[in-house]
Amino acid sequence: MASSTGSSPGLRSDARRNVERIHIAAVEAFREQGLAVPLEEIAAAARVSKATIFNRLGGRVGLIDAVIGDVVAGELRGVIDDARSVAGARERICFYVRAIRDLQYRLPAVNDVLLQEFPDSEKLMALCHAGGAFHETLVAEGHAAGVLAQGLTPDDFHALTLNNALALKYGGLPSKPDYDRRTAFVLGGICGPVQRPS
Amino acid sequence: MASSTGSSPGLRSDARRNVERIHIAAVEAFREQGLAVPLEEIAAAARVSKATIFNRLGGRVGLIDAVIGDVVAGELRGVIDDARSVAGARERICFYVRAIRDLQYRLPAVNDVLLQEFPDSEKLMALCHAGGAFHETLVAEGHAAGVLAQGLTPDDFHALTLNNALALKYGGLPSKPDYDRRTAFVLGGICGPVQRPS
DNA sequence: GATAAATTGACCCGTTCCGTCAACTTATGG
DNA sequence: CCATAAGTTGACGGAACGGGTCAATTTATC
Repeated sequence: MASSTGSSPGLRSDARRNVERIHIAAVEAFREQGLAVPLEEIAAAARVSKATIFNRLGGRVGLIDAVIGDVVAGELRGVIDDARSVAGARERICFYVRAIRDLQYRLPAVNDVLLQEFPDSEKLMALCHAGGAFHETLVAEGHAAGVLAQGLTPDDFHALTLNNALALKYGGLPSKPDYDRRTAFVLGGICGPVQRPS
Repeated sequence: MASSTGSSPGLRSDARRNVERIHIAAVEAFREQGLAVPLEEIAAAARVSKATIFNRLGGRVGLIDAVIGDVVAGELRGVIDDARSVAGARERICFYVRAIRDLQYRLPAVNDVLLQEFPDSEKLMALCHAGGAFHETLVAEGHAAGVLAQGLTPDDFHALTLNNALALKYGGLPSKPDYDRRTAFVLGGICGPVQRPS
């Protein structure tokens, strides 16, 4: 699924080389600046013209579909999988909130996924739905274990993530220490009345 | 300070009438749609051409300065004053957070103020700083009374408000019940968790 | 070196709104 | 009533931003 480059039917050699370059440049640009980065910039980094991105990949949506696996899918699914394996509902929720917020800070592209920019990209939407589904089970487990604030719905939980995505996308980046401190306050608001038993 | 219209030097009668119309239309449009509403729309509502807004008020910034008092200043200062008169640090903070979030929901223009869109408007910036200053004292009082989460800074508190402004501005509006429920979770995260003397 | 594949720069597009100006209209006072 | 200055306005150009396209050119391949 990840690190592709292995898909090139009867393409001419130069075309194959360009597809590869574009792929590499797109992954880097998307990871650093999010999925809305100008195609011109990707093209320049790949030493290729913008038109080639259209010819080979079919514009931004095609490009996103082609590289999203290397941009965010791995990390996002990784966070979810890691969270799944954490024992204890409270610990699992705390771990996940910290991990997803950290990922949102590091990788602007996750926010584009969560916010469903580019709804024409099927893979992006699939990823987004996977996240939503996980949030549902997390909240359900949290309530079953009685560790979540009364009345907190899966949508409330999801909104937490979306609000953070919007803040990071449209506001200025706080320093990491500030951000992490605020993560703790967010957690305190949803994660049951009892504090860490330390 | 509020409901002006009383400022018209040697203007011709039609000009005075237009200033008044523009004023009224701007207050309504700004309150309903925020300070970024197209000037064309205000002009249309005032049955006047866009150019007249430039002639009489000097464009968007002049217009904002002219009407901000009737758009948000009253309500915003009202919330702060009401909060000031609430006894008890915890109660004061809870009151303020609920009130300001309610205002942000009802009046998109407050968010434009808090986010400092239109930094060229002196009055807007003054309002914004007034808010920031109040946040400082609120947090200081909260810590003095030991009712705020450990380590919460004035900036953290302010960021809470800004994040909400961004979410409301760039995200979809949640239903009021959803929004109010989430207000409670936000409060829970900062307002000393159920005062558990540990 | 013929030929089809591929690339590309230059181009136009759409969006959105701001701000301006010459030409026109209207209020005013004598 | 009309001269004149004050006021209004529609039409215009502009900026910012990036998407998407195509005729002309270059390049790989046999």
